[in-house]
Amino acid sequence: MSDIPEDISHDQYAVRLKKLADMRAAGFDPFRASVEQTHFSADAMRLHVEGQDNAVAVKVAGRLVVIRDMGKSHFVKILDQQGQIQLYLKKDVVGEEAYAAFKKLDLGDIIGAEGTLFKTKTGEITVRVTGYTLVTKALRPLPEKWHGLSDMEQVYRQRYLDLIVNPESRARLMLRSRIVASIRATLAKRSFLEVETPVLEGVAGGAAARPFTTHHNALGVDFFLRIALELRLKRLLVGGYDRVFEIGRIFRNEGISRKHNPEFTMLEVYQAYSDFRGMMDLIKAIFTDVCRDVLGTFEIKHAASGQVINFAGEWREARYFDLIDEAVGFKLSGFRARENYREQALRAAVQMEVHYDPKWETFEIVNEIFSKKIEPALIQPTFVTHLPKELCPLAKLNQQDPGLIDVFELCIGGMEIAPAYSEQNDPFVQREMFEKQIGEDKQKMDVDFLLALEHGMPPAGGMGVGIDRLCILLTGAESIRDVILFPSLRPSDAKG
RNA sequence: GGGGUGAUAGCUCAAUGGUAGAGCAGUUGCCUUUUAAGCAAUUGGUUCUGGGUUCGAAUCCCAGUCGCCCCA
Repeated sequence: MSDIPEDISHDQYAVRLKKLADMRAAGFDPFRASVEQTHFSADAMRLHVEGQDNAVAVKVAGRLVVIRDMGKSHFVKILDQQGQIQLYLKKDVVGEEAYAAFKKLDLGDIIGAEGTLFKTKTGEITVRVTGYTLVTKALRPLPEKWHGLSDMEQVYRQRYLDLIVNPESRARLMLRSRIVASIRATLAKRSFLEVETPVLEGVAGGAAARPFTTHHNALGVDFFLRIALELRLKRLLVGGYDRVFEIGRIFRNEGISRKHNPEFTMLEVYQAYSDFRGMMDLIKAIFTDVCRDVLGTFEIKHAASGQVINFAGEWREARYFDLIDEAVGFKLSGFRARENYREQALRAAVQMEVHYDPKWETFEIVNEIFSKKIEPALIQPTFVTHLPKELCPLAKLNQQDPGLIDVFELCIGGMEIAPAYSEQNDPFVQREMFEKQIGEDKQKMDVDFLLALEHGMPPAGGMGVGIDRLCILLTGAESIRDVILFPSLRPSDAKG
């Protein structure tokens, strides 16, 4: 440590390195193997009995985030998984030597402390410390205590700092964990099996999206990262797993925006002998459980519209083309089977001021009207049903109108949250739909999936829930990056 | 991919083209129930990178890097 210059007071890193060196020279280990922790902060504070100070002893551990030096006593706060707890150190309680050593600690250091619970004059439950241990020395200073960390780039790249100093980030990302746990519990209650299927696939099917490509050296072949879970899970329906789900990462090689991350988490659920109506019950149950057990409320404030979204009560159900007709102001759906459908659809698009590419198919133009003008206005939970069959080649065709499919899109807060289908299980129709979708590119045909269907897949309801978007909705986040611990960023040189 | 916008001390932010500042953090001292604790003193700058204009650039221009927003 001889390379540290004499005047180091200006460099916080050097000051801490010096303290570290001094500690080691004195025989203290600044990176301990462990320390005893009997309680988390909030659990500990709950043990205090009003009027009975210093009756309960606890051992807590966490990172120093506040230090208030009062001369011969200190008030400090440590942060653990449950939050902060205040510690009070008195010179005449911990002893001269320990007190002097404590004065040398820095914000960010991790300590273990033991003592008894009491309530201060100002009413804060606090640990009166009888002994403490430095567990881990922090060599870098924490961001500012009041404003926290606001540089978005640093928030995402150094999420650990964001979690330490921005309580709302801590809370929001923890809420995500609890939401996912709640969903798992709801599905387990209903006898769904959780499974894991491959991320690396020879054919990336189940959705229309550009996949990432990677390479397997030993096999000497390229693989795709999956873009959906669907085709694997349906093979399990064939295999007799009647109720399965997977919560898994999928990858789409497309743009990055407030609503898109290249890798994101999808829940897909399949229930044999059910259909898309069964999935309505299931998604409502998922929301009901999350609202009751995690959020503690059935009402969520939707920031963008100012509306209060209500998850209790009946959820609206509306047919896709009814919404279209209503929005465009004439019966566009009446032209669906006619020669001049495209002409009328174009007229509607122009009238609605929806931009489209002339190369698009008619259903794409109509759907653009839906996603740009109708979906954003669907704030309260709405099941949009009876979509045109071209929008999803994996759904069962409607019996009355084979141009439509037995599906719903659940829209909430102007976002598409969960599509669900009565799943297509006719191998002939399925092959035909695949062929129409992929055109000439036979490579993209998952022939093994079609083989599985020929062995017989039970009728089933299936549903996909974008977990990230669900969390945006339920946590009131502004961006998908705020509900993903480490969102995708362009690589940059590591800082400092 | 196109347009807009930003990058200044560890962090949060100021700064008419003319000596780069504050708060927090740090350092030193005082204070044994504080609450963004307080008081006193004090350290700390490749103004994102590279060019250019200018007597003089954090500031104006060009290019690049990274972030954010909008659009495709």
